[in-house]
Amino acid sequence: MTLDGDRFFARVYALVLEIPRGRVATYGQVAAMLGVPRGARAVGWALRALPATARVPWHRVVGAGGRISPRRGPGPDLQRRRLRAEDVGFRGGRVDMARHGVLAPRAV
DNA sequence: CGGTTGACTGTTT
DNA sequence: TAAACAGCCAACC
Repeated sequence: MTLDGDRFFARVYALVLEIPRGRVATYGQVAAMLGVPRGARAVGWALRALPATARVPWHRVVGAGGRISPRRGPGPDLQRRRLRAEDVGFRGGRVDMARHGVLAPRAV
């Protein structure tokens, strides 16, 4: 990936890098914060293009309602593992957004 | 330039 | 409750 900070992908990575440990954001939230309210899908595309070597906490980005987006490979499983390692709670197979969402109050 | 693609999402069956 | 549909977006080819 280029280091061109103006590109959408780069902006996605920069923003994801700012998600605090133990918290998660949805694709839609990331897109909205970048000024593209309906660019959730594009965010997913950006994370997909992310090199395995990149130091971007992509696991902190989940689908609406705290769902782990299904895709081929160990991705989903790895994501759950990493989140779990950050004490992120799950409810009904989904991340407890009420407690770990980026916009959630620090209720813990 | 134009059709395709996919780690999305809300609505409708 | 689960599956299908239909818009949306940026990058790809």
